[in-house]
Amino acid sequence: MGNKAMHEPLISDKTLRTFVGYHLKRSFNVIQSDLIETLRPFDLRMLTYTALVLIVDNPGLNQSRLAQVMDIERPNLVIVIDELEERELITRDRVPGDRRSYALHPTEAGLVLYERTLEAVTQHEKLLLAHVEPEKLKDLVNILNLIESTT
Amino acid sequence: MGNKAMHEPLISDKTLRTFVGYHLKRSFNVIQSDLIETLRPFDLRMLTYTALVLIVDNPGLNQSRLAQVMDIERPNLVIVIDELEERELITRDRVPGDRRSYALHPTEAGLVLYERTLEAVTQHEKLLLAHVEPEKLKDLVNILNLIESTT
DNA sequence: CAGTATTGTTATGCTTAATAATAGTTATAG
DNA sequence: CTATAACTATTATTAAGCATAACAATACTG
Repeated sequence: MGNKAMHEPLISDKTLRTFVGYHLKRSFNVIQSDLIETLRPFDLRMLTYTALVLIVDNPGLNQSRLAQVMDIERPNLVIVIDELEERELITRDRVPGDRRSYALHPTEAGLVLYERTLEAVTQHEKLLLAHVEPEKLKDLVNILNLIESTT
Repeated sequence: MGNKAMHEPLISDKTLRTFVGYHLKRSFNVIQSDLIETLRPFDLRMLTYTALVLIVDNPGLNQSRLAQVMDIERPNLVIVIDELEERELITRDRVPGDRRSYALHPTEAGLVLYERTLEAVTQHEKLLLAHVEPEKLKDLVNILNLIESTT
């Protein structure tokens, strides 16, 4: 950013500040930027990371269910799963009961990467939010859950 | 073949739930979906709406400053401004002092649309968050401001 | 069995957002 | 004053994220 100590007129976003959504977006951007940087060394994007975590936590789930939880459309998940499979972090296993779907499982490498990234992401978020009291973060999450439960 | 359509296994996102950013994203998605629907009748996208509001609130500002406040790159703002100008909601006025930049001003139509959308967006968000106590929303905004001020 | 639903996939388009390169203009150093 | 740097807006290009339509293979239902 250009730190020009000139006398440029201040831009007011007071109207937008009346919207909760605006505040949500701006603070999410802060966390998202940090997360992207945190994941970069592992060559993971937010989507691929999210998918990996969910597959490790729920081994054997199929793509439809995963897309549902990730709140994205099935077609968009395909390339994410393609990437994880190509990197041999997960496997697409045919399930005997239903030859349409694949059961997704993490590989050993996938589990290792999961552990490493979990550590890194946890640490980075903790550091990023170190100046906010833990009690407030708990309140924050509770209120966000209220909002999320709107749907 | 009897009991295949019982209850599908629940997918757990407990690991992701340990991240504040995950909660932020999910609740923002709820509000964003509502906002997109709210803006649709006015034929405005989030970006064009944001730009319109900022131009009305800060008449005469130029594109560089606007891009800065909107946290996007100048080139990406160009098409947004193009669209607003084509729809005659704003004008690009040459400024005598500096022939490089444009001063952005809302037109009468722009002001009218601003008022109408502001009303609609405000009402929709109020309705969407009606089940959350106003006191909690105030707390929420305060905590979000803390997080945003991280940068 | 016929018809329908589901799973994964391909193709396609839209929105958001970043970078590189460029023309015109202004500011500054020598 | 002139050469150089910096700034403003723009064009072109690229990529991520997300949506819909259409399809083949498979499973389910009446």
